[in-house]
Amino acid sequence: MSRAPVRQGRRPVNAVDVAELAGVSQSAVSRTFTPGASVAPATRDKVEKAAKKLGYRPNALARSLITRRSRIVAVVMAYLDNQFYPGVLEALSGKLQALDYQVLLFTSPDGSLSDPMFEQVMRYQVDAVVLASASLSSALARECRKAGVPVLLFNRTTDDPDVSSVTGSNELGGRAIAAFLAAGRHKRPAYLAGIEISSTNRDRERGFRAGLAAAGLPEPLRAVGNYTLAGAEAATRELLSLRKRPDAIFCANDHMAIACLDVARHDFGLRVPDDLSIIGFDDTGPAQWRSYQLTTFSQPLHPMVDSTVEAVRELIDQPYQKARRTVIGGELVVRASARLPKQGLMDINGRRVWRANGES
Amino acid sequence: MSRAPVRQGRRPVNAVDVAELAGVSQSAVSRTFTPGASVAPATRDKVEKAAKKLGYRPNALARSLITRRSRIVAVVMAYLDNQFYPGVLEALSGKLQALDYQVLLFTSPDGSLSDPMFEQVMRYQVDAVVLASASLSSALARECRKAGVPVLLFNRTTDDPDVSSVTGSNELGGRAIAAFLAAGRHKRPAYLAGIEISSTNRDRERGFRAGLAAAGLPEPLRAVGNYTLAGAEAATRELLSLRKRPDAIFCANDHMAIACLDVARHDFGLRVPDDLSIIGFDDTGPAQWRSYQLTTFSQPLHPMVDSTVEAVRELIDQPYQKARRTVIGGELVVRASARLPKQGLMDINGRRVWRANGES
DNA sequence: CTGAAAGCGCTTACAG
DNA sequence: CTGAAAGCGCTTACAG
Repeated sequence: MSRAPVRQGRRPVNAVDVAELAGVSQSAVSRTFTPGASVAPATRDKVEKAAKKLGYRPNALARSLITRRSRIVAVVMAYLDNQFYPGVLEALSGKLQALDYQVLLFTSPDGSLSDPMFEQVMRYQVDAVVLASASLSSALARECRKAGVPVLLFNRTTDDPDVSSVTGSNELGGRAIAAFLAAGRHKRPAYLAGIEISSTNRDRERGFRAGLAAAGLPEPLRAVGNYTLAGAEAATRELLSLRKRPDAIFCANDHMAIACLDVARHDFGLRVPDDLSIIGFDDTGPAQWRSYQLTTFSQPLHPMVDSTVEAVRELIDQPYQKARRTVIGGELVVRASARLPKQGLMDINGRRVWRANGES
Repeated sequence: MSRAPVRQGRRPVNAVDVAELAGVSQSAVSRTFTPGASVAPATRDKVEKAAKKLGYRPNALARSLITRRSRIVAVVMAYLDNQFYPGVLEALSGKLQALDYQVLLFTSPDGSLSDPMFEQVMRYQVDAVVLASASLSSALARECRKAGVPVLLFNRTTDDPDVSSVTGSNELGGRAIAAFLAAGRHKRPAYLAGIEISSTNRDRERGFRAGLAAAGLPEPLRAVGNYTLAGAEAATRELLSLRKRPDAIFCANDHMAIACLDVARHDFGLRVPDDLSIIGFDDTGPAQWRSYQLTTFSQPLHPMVDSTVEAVRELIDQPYQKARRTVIGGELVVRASARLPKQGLMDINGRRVWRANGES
């Protein structure tokens, strides 16, 4: 005889209830709700009627237990005050939902997964993990792989050659910005760094320095903003208080560029771009706002998210395939925060962009 | 004899594997990972060693199946380009994680849950649903209740008296803004509406109109921005193109107020607040940026999120308790986008706020 | 196309 | 404190 239920409460209706009402087996109910399974139209009909009557919905957790597929993707994110990330999250979530995947969200103050958080990710049997935050220990990605869970890094890379990633053109973007500043006859460039150990910061700075050197410009002045508003404000004050202040600042992302621009204008009374050029990276929403009109190197949201979703699906299907680093192209979007060069400007798809001579 | 496994692939380690290695029963393994269960220290020790060695992690989905608790909360959100929501999401997710709940995120373009999305929410056996978006059919909340799933409305209410909600002081805020404008000797107020059928818009407008009437001011001019940037820009142009333009615009949220301010300044060449006062609602991050310095009625993030989490926990424990509508207080935060009244300004906790005479 | 049955990985009374 | 056993709600070979 069956014992008392483990926990009291109105028991939800299950497939057996539906089967009884429909006068078929529980297997038939299951097949009716499994896309592609073979059920006679008449059977399906009876089941659907009974299911509707009882308000039956298949239990996705029970299904996951046996299929070993939860259709849940963990997304780890931080810094949601940087508009780049909410945009990514909204697009990513929308696209995954359309493919019948659900997003389990993990946020952490500093963008790193604590051990208990990581344990939770694992316990929920997620089909894949998308790590979307600048700072994060590489150990984590390795742990996931060890547990057999596909990982994808979004907007960052790691040294581990076995971990796939999707990023923008960080190095190339940094280089383009240097060339753009040189073409605009700037003489004293500065670099406002993000989190120094992040791959985005490293690559953007590397490209920028290489580009400056190629153009015969001096090494950039430098201050660190750690990708935060407060950090960027302090770093800007630092740079603008130098005896010989820079005539251009490349900020490692738009989020900091906005703080930089506000400090330059309102605390130092500088005209942008007449007294100082400011360039960002990302092309987020606020970069386009009338008060900022930021010149910036874009990281195109939808191509990046599309690649991410595609990579996630491949990793789920073939967990041990070779890792792939996908780099999405961007453009130097020209608005009003930096002095214009004489050449290389063009209008493409309603946006003004800049390309070094010779590129098409 | 056991048959071939349903699906190939490296089988993850389960509690039986750990039990064998540790030389105990599977029950003992389960108890070791169940907080509060009774296990002898020596047994626990053996189990933990074996678990570590094998890389065992309890399967949360299997646990949910039997406990009927998934420890998953669905959060439905839209408009992540309005900075209010990412802030809410980050805080909510952080707080729920600290209580060992996970957030399953659902985003939809228009903030409403489509039928298939709703089906997914139900299939994942979430313990509760937080609906955080301005527009949303009330039918949804009813469906959830019918299915026995606790629902909480965040930043909106519905007519249904059985649905709990957490909101800011929308009506009171609208009233305070009207009083503030009157005290600042404005004569021609305007209201820039959000989504007209949303409860936030209805309540803010109602309070604003009541406050204007109480102060002897005329009915506001009016245009609809639908809580979007583009909508707010068009609505602002409409208002500022009137023969007798308003001398103050109350925008139903900060997101629109920023667009409004940019259009007023850059398209119409108006000085804010000398030529035109602009007031928002929410007190989001960008409202504080130097280029905007928005005067706005605050919806304090952490109190709202704390109440939400508390309400969710209560609803989970007592699903059929009486609904409660929690209203969180806010302040009229005074910055630089509206002309100042002579009286009622005070500095509290480093913020300048305004309160009508007589309030303390 | 259909049903009976095994099994996914757990929790939890129950009896010791 | 511990183990054997039932059962949570499904999917899916298998045999018909």
